[in-house]
Amino acid sequence: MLEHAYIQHLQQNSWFSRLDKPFQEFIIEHSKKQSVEKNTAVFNAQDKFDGVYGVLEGSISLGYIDVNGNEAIAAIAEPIMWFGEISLIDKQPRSHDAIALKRSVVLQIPAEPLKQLLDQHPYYWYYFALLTSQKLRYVFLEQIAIQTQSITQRLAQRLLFILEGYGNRSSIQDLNIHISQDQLANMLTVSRQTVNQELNVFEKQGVIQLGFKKIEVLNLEGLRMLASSGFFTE
Amino acid sequence: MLEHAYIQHLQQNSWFSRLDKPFQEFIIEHSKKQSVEKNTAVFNAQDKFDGVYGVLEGSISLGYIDVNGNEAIAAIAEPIMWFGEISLIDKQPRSHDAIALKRSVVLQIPAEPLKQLLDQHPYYWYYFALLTSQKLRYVFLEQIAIQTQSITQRLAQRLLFILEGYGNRSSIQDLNIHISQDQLANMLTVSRQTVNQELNVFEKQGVIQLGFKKIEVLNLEGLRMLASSGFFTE
DNA sequence: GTGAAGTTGTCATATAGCTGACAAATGGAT
DNA sequence: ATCCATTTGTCAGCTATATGACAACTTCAC
Repeated sequence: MLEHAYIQHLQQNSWFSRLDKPFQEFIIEHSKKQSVEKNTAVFNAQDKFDGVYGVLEGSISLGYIDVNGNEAIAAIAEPIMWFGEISLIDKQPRSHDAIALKRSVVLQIPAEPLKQLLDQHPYYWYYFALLTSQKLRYVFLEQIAIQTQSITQRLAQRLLFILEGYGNRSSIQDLNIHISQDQLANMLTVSRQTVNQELNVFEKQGVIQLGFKKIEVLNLEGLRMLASSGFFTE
Repeated sequence: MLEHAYIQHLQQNSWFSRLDKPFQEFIIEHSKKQSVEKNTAVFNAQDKFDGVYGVLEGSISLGYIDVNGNEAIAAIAEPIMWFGEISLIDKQPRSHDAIALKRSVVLQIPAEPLKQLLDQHPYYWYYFALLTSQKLRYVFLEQIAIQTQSITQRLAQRLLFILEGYGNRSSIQDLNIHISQDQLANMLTVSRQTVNQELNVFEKQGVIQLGFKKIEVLNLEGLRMLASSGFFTE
């Protein structure tokens, strides 16, 4: 059973809030809170399905570290985002690693009771279709952006995505992004140095304020301008 | 009502073949065959949902042409692949354009009867979750490949994906890929010239045979080697 | 059969972004 | 309070890839 503070937090999440009441109650009752230390895995690629996860605190990198130690980050999950549902749906092993970038708290909806629930309420599959389609939309946007947008635009767009929790938050609450420039570079498939250079331009334009593993957005409209046109003018 | 030849073809499709019999029959009975001329749209970004589509013949580009005329192709759908289900699920307008790259035949599962079917059989949402999760898996693979793989590897990998119909075909039937190098370049986010150069290396290695808007794979194992390691040795 | 449009092969040139390197700043651990 | 690991800022040099240009070839429409 989940603490009240977290339950309130969940209600803010656009996916959770849209669920049938009984499904919401199911999650609140059956899911297990789980602390994850920095750099430890919630699950690894090839693991078998053990549940769907939601991020309550911290951040979880969804990606893959290959044999050469190259790290590829497909996305970073932050409160409140859900991950790990693909293996529930297609019954295949995990497609990627989920590794905590810092001390985090995740919510596990365990596999067995969830499967039973879905047997009883087949309609609830709809919600998982919704979750995956939401992710697909973002991925499509990103694929298109890679092909047509400048790094400046993609960086600004990505900062906006992070603020919006990739469509998981009903609104932008916090203008601080806690992420290292290295992680950001990974997500955008560019080098850290390039990201650093771009971020410094943004800072000079007064759109953001850089800190240690932190980016504070000062001018949301300015950031939107950079994302859509690549230029900033007062 | 669909012709027998197409029905047989559909049975080969891994998604369709897994459907409940009644759902299969529903599709066979209610869906409309539709011819699409080259360069005309099945739907455009921002259109409202009018059905889920399957490709029977030809090829449909799923992508986006922005205001500057830059073309971004996220994927190319070929027989038998399904597309357009995202808007069914999240009830939002189309996220991208679907444009025929050549004269094509698509199957439309029209919006209204489909919605009714899903109301009657809510379990069928499972199948749409399956469809989107399958796509997400590929997209994850691709995102990771962009960050860690060389162009050689990504090109080889992409050719394999095309042969497999991105997981939509139960097996590889045809070793011919009908696509221009320009389209291929778009999908990989590299220039046409670069793709051309790489393809010519593949050809010299005897792995493929180049034709006009056509790539014939001569050595599937060789292609797999190139995809996994970037090198080819006898 | 001819012409036009599109595609491929191949240059030469430009450049965006990567790599490696290092000093300075930061924060966490002890 | 100090040390160490991590992160940031910045530079110089390199190289992979883009761009533009053009000739040769293929296909299709008329």
